[in-house]
Amino acid sequence: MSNAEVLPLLGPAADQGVTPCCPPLTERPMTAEEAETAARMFKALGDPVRLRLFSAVASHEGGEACVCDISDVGVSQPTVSHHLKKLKEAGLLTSERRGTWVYYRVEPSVLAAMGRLLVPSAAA
Amino acid sequence: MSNAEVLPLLGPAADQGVTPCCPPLTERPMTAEEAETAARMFKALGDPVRLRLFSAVASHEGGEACVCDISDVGVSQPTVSHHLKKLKEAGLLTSERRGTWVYYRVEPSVLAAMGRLLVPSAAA
DNA sequence: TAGCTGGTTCGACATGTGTCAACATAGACG
DNA sequence: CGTCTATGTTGACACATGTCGAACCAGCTA
Repeated sequence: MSNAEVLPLLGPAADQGVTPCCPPLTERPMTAEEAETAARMFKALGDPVRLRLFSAVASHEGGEACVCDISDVGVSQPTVSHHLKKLKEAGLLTSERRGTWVYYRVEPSVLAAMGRLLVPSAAA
Repeated sequence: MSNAEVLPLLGPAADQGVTPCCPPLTERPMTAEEAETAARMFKALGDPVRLRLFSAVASHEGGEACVCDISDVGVSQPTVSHHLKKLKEAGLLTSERRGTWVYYRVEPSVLAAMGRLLVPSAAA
């Protein structure tokens, strides 16, 4: 799966990192479509193992980490791979193979978009 | 169920609304316990119906809303009640009966704690 | 070519989750 | 008291999800 196929949570101007998918939760009731889109992000982080994996990547130096650096979360290696794939499908991570190892990297604009959903004062 | 039974996502100083359950996701890898706690929040918002209900309450004037005001989300009434209970168990909402109607209210400090998880720059 | 290591995919299973119809409960109002 | 309306609870069901072992693929090294 290429990384370009999955980036569901940003608006058309996602490249500039300024257009969240939806207004803050407290601004107005979300539409069904907005909720569908945003729920996919929250769902991706709604598992303890995925949250640890994501945090491990996000806090790693350079914002990227090899699978081998973060796979010590108490589940089998196929399960780690499964969860990383889920995070990738949610648009939260991208992956790249460099030689023997595969590196995962956070998608900063998506993270910021999620933050804006929750913290109205952080909006422009 | 009383409201006091469920407030899983804030630290000991939750009353002051200043102690999130966990550091920002990008600061350091989360521990298993932190991830367990935080994942419960994200999971609660990881369903489109719950997200719409939560957004409806959060955006309602006064930060609270009667069930009758927000139950138009395309699912049956028992399902609405079920989802509101989930949001309550996650500590995101509290409820109070006033006469005939039941009012739900957002827990602002929990919302802010979630925001801090995602937006490191918003931390103190 | 063969073998080794890191990572993903497959197949199967148990558990969790969203949903509804039916029933139960809490107040209001007569 | 009885009845009506507004919510919550129960039970059942279909479906999604987390997990693992086994098999598979990609690149390195000999």
